[in-house]
Amino acid sequence: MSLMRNKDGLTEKEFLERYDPSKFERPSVTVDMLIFTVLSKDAEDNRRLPDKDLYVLMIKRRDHPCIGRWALPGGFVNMNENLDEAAQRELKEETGIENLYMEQLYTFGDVNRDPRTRIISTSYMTLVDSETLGSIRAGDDAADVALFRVKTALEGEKSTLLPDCRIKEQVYTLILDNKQTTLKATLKKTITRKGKVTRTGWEIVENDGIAFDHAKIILYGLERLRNKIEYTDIAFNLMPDLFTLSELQQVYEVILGKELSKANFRRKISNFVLKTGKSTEDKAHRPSMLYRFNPDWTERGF
Amino acid sequence: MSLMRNKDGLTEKEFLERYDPSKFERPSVTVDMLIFTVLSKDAEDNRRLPDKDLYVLMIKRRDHPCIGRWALPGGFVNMNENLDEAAQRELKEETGIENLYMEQLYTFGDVNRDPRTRIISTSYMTLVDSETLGSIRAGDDAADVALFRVKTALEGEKSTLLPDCRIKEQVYTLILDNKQTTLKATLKKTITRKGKVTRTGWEIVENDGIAFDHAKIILYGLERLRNKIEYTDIAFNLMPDLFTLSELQQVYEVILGKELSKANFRRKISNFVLKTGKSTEDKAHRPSMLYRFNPDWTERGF
DNA sequence: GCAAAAGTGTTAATGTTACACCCATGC
DNA sequence: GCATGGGTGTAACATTAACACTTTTGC
Repeated sequence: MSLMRNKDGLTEKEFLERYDPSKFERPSVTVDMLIFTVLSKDAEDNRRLPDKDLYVLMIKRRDHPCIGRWALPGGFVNMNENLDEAAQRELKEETGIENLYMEQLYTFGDVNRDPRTRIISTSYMTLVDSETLGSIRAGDDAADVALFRVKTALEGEKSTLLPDCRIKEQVYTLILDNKQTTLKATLKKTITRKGKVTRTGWEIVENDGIAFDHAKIILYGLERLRNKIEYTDIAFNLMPDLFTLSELQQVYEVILGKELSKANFRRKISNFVLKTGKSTEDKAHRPSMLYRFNPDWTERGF
Repeated sequence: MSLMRNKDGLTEKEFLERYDPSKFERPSVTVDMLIFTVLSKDAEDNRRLPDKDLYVLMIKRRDHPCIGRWALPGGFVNMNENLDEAAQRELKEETGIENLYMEQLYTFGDVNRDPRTRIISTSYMTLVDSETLGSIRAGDDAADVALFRVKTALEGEKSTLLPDCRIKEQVYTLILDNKQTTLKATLKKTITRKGKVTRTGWEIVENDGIAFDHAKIILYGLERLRNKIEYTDIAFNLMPDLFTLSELQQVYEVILGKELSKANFRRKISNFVLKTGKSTEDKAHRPSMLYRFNPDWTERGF
């Protein structure tokens, strides 16, 4: 601790004794968790491979503000825990799961995000395989916690070319649904390039049932997920311990929103997986080999 | 505003009237700015191309805590401004510059980052060309604001293989220096892979003269810069309006810390630049064409 | 045999790397 | 003419994309 005296003649000890944080009116901080998983449609036709969809976990708010709307799980950061710990704690409190892939996404700090007071939210993204999540869902109060299927679409695009400035506006719809409920939002992404400087901003245009600015957080997380799946191994956090390469390909396709060619896909991910001796059985087609994640994959080849 | 009543029988209006944020003891939020630029050594030998180095802007603290040490510019977020605005305001207040490339980096939230109170800091990265920055530096109180040359080195690496867990530890040194001062820090990066889950953490091992955990922020920003320069156009924010391809290559080399082959580099960045009619003069070698950034570059080709 | 999916091989196009070469200037 | 950097072409290699083909199962 410094013994130097500042402009008021105080040492660091004296300075800290007089420091009163409650004198200042300052924003509060929350963490919000984006929990993604992939589920199969259980349409059990033994001939066809069931389709998969991406889901996000949400919680129905029982108190103001945004009472009755669906929000991402999250909560205030305590004084004695760091951000990652707060995220882990909230995740455990709300879903019971631990030791997951968890990544800090972005910190949202707009002024009117919450009517209570000024709230700054650091968002985290988590990917869970449906087996792990499935066992947890049952234990929770199902009325308030639900998985929603995630669908996004680019509705329209507009480019404006000014003499010194290029503007591209994209309108996206986000649809979250399950058997009971459908939530919907429309968002506008604006990319502005002025000289060398490019800026990107998101704005919620329409919102039906999603609390706060959480539609923005979901779209932001999806974008990150789509980027990272191309050059990292994060997709495996959505897989069970044993999986077939077709199931893995389905997960990639559902996230990227496009079909991939089988042979090329297998070459691309070959370094990420290890063959186990096992195969699937009882399907009305050739059995497929079961693979597992290769924790020793090397950078190259992807 | 919702007219639904919550568990206490309150409407949203009633709820908000009774909500008192000062009842809660909560972390405060600051923004910290990482301002990078590239400067040429002014060793004026008309035959040789001057070397370039990467610099970061820092401020000498005049008050507790960390009095006398060098810190990144930054400050508390006000209630009536969002995070990006706070970053822009701080940048303008401390250096006078506006409308720059600015990107949110990461939010640092460890418990003991600041002895005053619990402080969570959202860091922003900014890239400035030396012409723009140069004209500003002169206007400021030079005793307290300075650019430091940035050098990093990987000192050592250790891999541990446990039955269920792989740990890789890397020790980096960070040296910040200019004609007056040298600052130094040693940091350890720990990458842990347990099953499918990979975690990365930074820890400051030694620190000589850098305030708070700012050494960590600088290394984090550098890593991001090195990644993004490979697949985006951010490097051009470090360039003046007109530049030669060799100067551009020097900037890439200084950031990536390795030499690049001239012919291949030029092919790689060809979509990012436009030829102007102009060339350099008075050099003791063939004149070189001056280029400018191409704001209409298309994704492909990089 | 047929439908469905598993699994593999080949070729062309494309991108990357390494290297060699010539050009223009000041001194 | 020489040192220095500017500027370009090419061949070898690696990666990616498109497509065709064979195999194995349940019914």
